[in-house]
Amino acid sequence: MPEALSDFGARVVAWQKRHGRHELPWQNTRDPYRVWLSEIMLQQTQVTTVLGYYARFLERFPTVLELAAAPLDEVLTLWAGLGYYSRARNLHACAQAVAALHGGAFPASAAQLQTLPGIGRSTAAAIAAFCFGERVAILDGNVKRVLSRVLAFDGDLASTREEKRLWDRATALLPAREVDRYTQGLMDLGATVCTARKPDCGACPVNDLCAGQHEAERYPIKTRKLKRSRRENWWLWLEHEGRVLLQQRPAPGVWAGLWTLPLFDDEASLRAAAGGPLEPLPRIEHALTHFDWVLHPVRAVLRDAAPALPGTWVPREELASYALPAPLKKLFG
DNA sequence: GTCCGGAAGG
DNA sequence: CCTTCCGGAC
Repeated sequence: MPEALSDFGARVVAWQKRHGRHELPWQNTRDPYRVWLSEIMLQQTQVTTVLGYYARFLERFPTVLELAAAPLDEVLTLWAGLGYYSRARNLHACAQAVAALHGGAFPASAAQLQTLPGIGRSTAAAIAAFCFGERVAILDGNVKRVLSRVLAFDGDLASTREEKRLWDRATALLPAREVDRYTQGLMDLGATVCTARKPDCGACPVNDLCAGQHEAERYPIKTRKLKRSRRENWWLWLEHEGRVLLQQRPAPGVWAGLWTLPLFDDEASLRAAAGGPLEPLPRIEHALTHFDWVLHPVRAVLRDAAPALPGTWVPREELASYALPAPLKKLFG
């Protein structure tokens, strides 16, 4: 590595000891179950959001064997509101794989961990470094940002080839020892100092050897911009004798496995299915990765017989035990 | 409104 | 190589 960077790992390690985070609930343990659970939750989700979910998961599923034995539906209920529900499906599948293949013990190398559902290269490396001290690099969003700035890495990370090059640089930067603390230090730097906007370069332990510090916000370079579309649907909120009609969403697709109101393409087909006096509710705007979803909830409290629609009539007081997507949780208040 | 973030499947 | 998956912070 370049002479200027020979000190990089030691600096990050020293900084982590004094200024890093040490009291997060998934730290101070080498239990792969706890580390794995936190890493999956922290994919695409911020620490403050994860804290409550993490505590509830551990309380309900203290071990991977208990998670493996639970029905998927219950896992989804506990996950509801976190988003990216394939993570929950993979979490459950991974727990069952660990229970079946390894007797409830996680495999102890990044290469083996990466074969499990929902565990990619970076997550495998994080678990292996934290739990087994393996000398292997992670490259999550925070670390991509830190390293691309330190290196002034000009490759476009939208390209597989350039991303591979950054992986190689990340591996070359690994210190000889204390890779667990180094890994935590990179994560902490990205979360608290080398932030996406307005990085605090003055507080950075490696600012003097950072090639990108004077144009930090130029990095990481990623050209691919997603094109967003717009969808519009009508949501039928039917109540009958204190029960609400819910339907389970098919997999794959948006909100796979979660429970929602019957969905219609237009108001006319909703009216045809409902058959009764309808109360239109304020529209809900929900942003997903690749489209903006406009939902029109329409409510009907039925006095006579309920229409024959597919789904499950759920007593209002039991709604909390169903896996509901965030906007529906909000709608039911 | 705009931005952010890993893995799987095609 | 591309697309698919959410919700919250700012």
